[in-house]
This record gives sequence, structure tokens and C-alpha cells, in this order.
Amino acid sequence: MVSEPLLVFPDPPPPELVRTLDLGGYNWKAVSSAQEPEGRWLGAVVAVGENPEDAFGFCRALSRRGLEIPVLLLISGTHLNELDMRDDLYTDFCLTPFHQRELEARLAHLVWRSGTALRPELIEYGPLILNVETYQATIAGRPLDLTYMEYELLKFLAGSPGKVFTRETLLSRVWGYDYFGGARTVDVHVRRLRAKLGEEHAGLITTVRSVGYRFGLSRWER
Amino acid sequence: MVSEPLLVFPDPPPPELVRTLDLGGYNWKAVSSAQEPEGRWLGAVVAVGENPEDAFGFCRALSRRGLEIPVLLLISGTHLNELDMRDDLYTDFCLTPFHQRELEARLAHLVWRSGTALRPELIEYGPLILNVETYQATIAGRPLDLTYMEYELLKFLAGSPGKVFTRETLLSRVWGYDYFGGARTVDVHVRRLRAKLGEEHAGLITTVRSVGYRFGLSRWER
DNA sequence: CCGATTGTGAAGGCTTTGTGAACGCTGCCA
DNA sequence: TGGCAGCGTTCACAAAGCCTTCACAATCGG
Repeated sequence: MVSEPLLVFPDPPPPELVRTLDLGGYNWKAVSSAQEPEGRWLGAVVAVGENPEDAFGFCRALSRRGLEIPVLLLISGTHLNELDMRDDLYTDFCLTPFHQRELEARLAHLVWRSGTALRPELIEYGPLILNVETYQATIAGRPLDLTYMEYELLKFLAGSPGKVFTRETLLSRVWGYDYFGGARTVDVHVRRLRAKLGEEHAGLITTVRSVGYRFGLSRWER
Repeated sequence: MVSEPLLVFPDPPPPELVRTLDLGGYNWKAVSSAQEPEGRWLGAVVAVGENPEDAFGFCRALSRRGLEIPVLLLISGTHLNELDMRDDLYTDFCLTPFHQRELEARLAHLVWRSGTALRPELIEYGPLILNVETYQATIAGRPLDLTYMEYELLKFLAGSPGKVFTRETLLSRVWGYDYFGGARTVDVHVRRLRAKLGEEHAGLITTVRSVGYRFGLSRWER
């Protein structure tokens, strides 16, 4: 199944959950804190263990980070009363021990929800995420503080990964058809973009000597 | 409990369902077809019997009538596979025979959904609360004394947290499509909003240079 | 090794936004 | 009817941000 992954808590998850996820062909990733996850997720499966507050803390952290993804709780009957007044932290729950078919059905419904909920307009490439609506960018989870032209340039480049653009093309497409100015302006903006991307990801924008610039890997390198 | 009633299908409902509903103090009404229900409902509880199509037909009829209320299915394990491809017909389900506490939890969650989803008369974001019906606003509990335009602008911005709006968009959406006036008017209203929000919360409205203004999410971007 | 091309640092100057104040309009009340 | 208070709008000026440019260093290709 080729799709966005499910977020699973804790790490490692209960073995019977792993079994159901794998049998269902889900792409999933277990984490032990809400710090790490960035990018897009189909949903989250959170197992409530001996200490329920661990799980609820994780859910709270998720929502605080603005990741509006559906959450399926796995919870035992003895902890059921913990759900009181915590409606905002979960979307659905499944009693443990669970019947595999029930969990499968709940997972399918969760994923269906995730698919119907409207999602923001994103441009993604590797560790880079551009949210066109909010004018925000993140690289490997770290927020990027970009100026207007930097954002527009990066958006244009990342919109056609692997394609090489001449400085003239960039000037006319990003700066405007009627723009009149030196081509070296592009160089300077590329430099500042690379600097803000950080040493590790500066290579996302490559120079094609005597031609121009390219974002991402060319056809040959992948 | 004084509230809108729950819709229950079929009539008469399974006795164990009746028991849970009554013990939970719910106001409910059983019906045998989707023709009758009029008015507002907290949600619907639909028991899937020997003939699953009866129940699903009822759900379909509900959605066809435009009653956008959450639906809780009671379904046995043997009928679980009937849920396939019918995600749009239900909100949640509970396996039968059920533990009373599980059904209570699911009912509570269903009602909570109904209370938040169907009532956009309250706009909440962090410390800000806008009561659209009474035209009142509070920030961190403190009442805000906003003028009409200030309130409308804040309501519009807070209605789409994170999204960036240009001054032109704001003028046409908040002031009116036929409005003709300087874009700097927006700036001044934003300034007064920030002042009234107080120094601590002024950052709720972010300036996106060369683009416009954004409400919320300022915490995540830096 | 040489010329062309690109990276780098810094400075100037223009654009955009914040700020204080004034103007005109409307509704209210004496 | 006249004054007043509240509000939306506009303007001028100040402040901040950042785009552009240039000179020079580094690098690449032949």
C-alpha cells in the first residue's frame, strides 16, 4: 500500500497492534514523543498503557503542534473512565484486547476520515514542506523564516523538481514578466536560500554551470 | 438531562440499548423510518439487526434528508464486514453485545461531536473566544470591547487560522465586495485589534510582509 | 594556466508597514 | 437644533525590512 504513514505510539507498540497493522498493509512509524513527527500522516494510533497520562500527553502535544490528524486510542476497559472530558484528544477508540477485525474496521474508517477532511495545499519534496496557504515553510521539521522573494523563488523551483531554470526564466516567472534588473539578483537569493536551508540541505538547490539552477535531484541521480 | 433528543432505530430498540440510554439519562425517541424525524437531534443510534440493509437504508435516508447528525451503529461481529465501503453512512460503531461502559463512552463522544461540529457560533483559538451570536469576545478570560469592524475582521481572520489574507481579500470579504477604499484601512484596524488584544496576545495577528496578515500559528513558525 | 562563471560580503536605497493625529460621518441627547 | 461622543477612514511621517547592486574572491572547464 503506497500512502502516507500512520503515526503509532508508543515505541515499541504492542505486538498485537503491529501484527494488525502489518497484515493490513499499512505504512506506519512508531514514535515515543510528539516532537519528531513532521509532514503528513494518515492518522495516529495511540495505545494507552499502564500510565494513561503518557498517551494523553502525546495526544495533547499532537494537537498543540497543529497536526490535525485523526487519533485512534487503544484502551482497556479498566481505563475507560479516563476518556471523560477528554473528547477533544481522540477521534475514536478501541477496547483492548481487541478483535482484529474490529481494529481493522476502525482503522479503515479512520483513514477514510483523513481522506475526506480537507487538507492544506502543500508542496513537498524530501524534507521540505511549503504550505502555500499559510506562507510557511519547514525543512526537516524546522521552520524556515523566508522573505517574500525567497519564498516565491523556492516555491517556483520546488514546484518542478529536477528541472533546470535559467536566470532569465526565473526572473520573468518569479519576479515578473516585466521585471528589469540584473540576473545576479537570482544568485544572491539562491545563496540566502541555501544558507537558510542549512548546510545539510543546501544541496537541494544545485548550480548548473553556464545554465542556471535546479531544485532537487536530476533525473539521472535517482 | 435537558437537551435535544437522540434518534433511535429501530422501534422498538433492543432492550439493552434502552437500558443504557435510560441509565445515562438521555432524552431519546425511537423511530422505524427516516420519514418522521423533524427538528434537531443530538445524534442517532442505529442497531443493525438480522437484516443489515434495513439499518443502512435508514442511515442513507437520514443523510439524504440533509440531517447532518452523527450516527452510532450497533453491530455484531458477524456483520462487521458490512461496514466495508459504507464509511459515509456512520460516524462510529459499537460491537454487540456491548459493555455498557463502552456504549456510554461512545455515546458521550458522539454527543460531544454534535456539540462542537454543529456549532460554529463559537470561534475558539488559544486564549481567544468569539461568541458570534452575542457579539462578545474574550481574550484569556478578559472581555474585549471591539467595534463592529474590528469584530468582523477578527472573526474572519480567526475563522481560518494560519491562512494568510491579502489586504484586498480582507477588504472584499470583510468590508464587502463593492467596497472602494484604501488598503491601509486594514492596517489601522489591525493595529487597533493588536492594541486591544494586549501586548501579550498582539502576536496572534502576524504580518506577512508583501502579502498581508495571518491569524494564529505565530508560535509554530519561529 | 587562463577566462568565464559563480559564490560572498557589505552597503545603498527603495518598498512596505507601524504610528499618531485629524477629518467627516452618524446617532444620541439635552 | 446644536453639541458631543464613537467610529471608520485617510494622511503624513517614521521605522523597519529587504531587494538590488557592486566589487572581489573562489571555482570550474578547457
